[in-house]
Amino acid sequence: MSAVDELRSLILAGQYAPGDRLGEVELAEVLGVSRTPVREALRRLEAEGLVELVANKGARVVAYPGRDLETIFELRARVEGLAARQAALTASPDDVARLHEVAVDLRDHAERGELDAVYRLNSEFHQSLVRLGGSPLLGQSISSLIHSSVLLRTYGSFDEDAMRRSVNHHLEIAAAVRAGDPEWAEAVMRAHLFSARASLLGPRYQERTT
Amino acid sequence: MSAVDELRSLILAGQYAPGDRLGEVELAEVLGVSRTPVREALRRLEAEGLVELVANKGARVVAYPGRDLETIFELRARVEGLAARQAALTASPDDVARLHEVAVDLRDHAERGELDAVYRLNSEFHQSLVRLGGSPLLGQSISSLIHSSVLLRTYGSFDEDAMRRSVNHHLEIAAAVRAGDPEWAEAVMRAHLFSARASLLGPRYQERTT
DNA sequence: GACAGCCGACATGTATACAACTCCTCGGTT
DNA sequence: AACCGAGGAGTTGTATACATGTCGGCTGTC
Repeated sequence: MSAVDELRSLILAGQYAPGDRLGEVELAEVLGVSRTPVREALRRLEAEGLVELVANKGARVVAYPGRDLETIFELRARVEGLAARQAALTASPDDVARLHEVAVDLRDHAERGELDAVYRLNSEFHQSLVRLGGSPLLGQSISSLIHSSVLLRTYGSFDEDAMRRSVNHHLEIAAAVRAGDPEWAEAVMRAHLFSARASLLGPRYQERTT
Repeated sequence: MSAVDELRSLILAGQYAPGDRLGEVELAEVLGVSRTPVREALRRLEAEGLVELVANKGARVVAYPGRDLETIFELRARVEGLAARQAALTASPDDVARLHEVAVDLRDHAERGELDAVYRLNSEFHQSLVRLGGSPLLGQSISSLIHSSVLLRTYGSFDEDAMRRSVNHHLEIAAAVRAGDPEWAEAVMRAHLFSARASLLGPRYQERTT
């Protein structure tokens, strides 16, 4: 596993909290390599939006202000909405089957409360869908957004209802893609992301209609 | 000027054509620095979507297939549409004045046929607008898209009508932002980008089968 | 006692040397 | 003649050493 992937995993796993300082020598020891690959990793992760670099002062894990949270999900809704649309238009039967499988897996693990697996499968689902969109550029634009969202998981958490909604959204997106219906796929994706945003923002935004 | 900025300028200026190989030692000589900063620059430009890196094989300027051109502008319409919307909601009178000034400058240079200045002011306009959106994340997502579009300028060119349309779009966007009307701002921005796409696809697109 | 300026420790920025890998070439074999 | 493999040139990947800049503490003066 390359240094950049390893460091990204550490950050996304919460090993380093937002705002934490990332010293080059310290990381070099942790990762078991010299400073050179560490520097490369930091530059790339900065471009991905995971860390913040200041000249001659070093790197920190980004700490997005809460205000940006709404923008991030608004962006994801627009960009991943396009990805879902494209996927519905171009996905092969094999792709569809795989997507559905991930969604089912995600449901099963969610029912058993295995949150680690849920996080992993959720990421896999979204990334797969983007890949199906066909454009490598699209995927590049999105991955940083997804990563940012992951960093924000500390802001709030999914309750049982929100989790069930999320699971159903994934299944429905897979269904829409299988049906080859771009409008449906995009609409569900947008609903999925706005629902997630509402949950992360906290109870004051949630409807109490249930 | 740092190595990464300098290299980016060279690529965007067309000094290196899409598909060109970017040797580290060669760039080190051109930029007058050692290989270390060159490597950093390449890693960062890869994340920005300007160059393509293959392990142990080096870097090349990206060469997007023509098929991706439509996706790029569809993405820009969605993402920059959001930026325009946000800008309309939050821009200060000073910001608005500056934006309008850039649009006017752009018009004047366009009338005199000074294409270099037009390119520069066009970039400045779009980047300023994104900054007004307020979210640094938004700007980050967009810049790579804009760069990609610039790389594609070889695919076609603006005729006189398209240029006039583009100029008017910029002025209208500034007006919409000044009016604080998010719907208007986003709508014009979308029109602006789809218009640009149509011009770039142009009649010559059919010859360019990829 | 407080503040300005200096000094030193430590971090990042850069350069250079070496290791590992890829691809092309050349020679031999089938 | 075509193909396979070994060798070498050239590239990227990594490590280490040095240069430069920043921040904190200390000392001297007012």
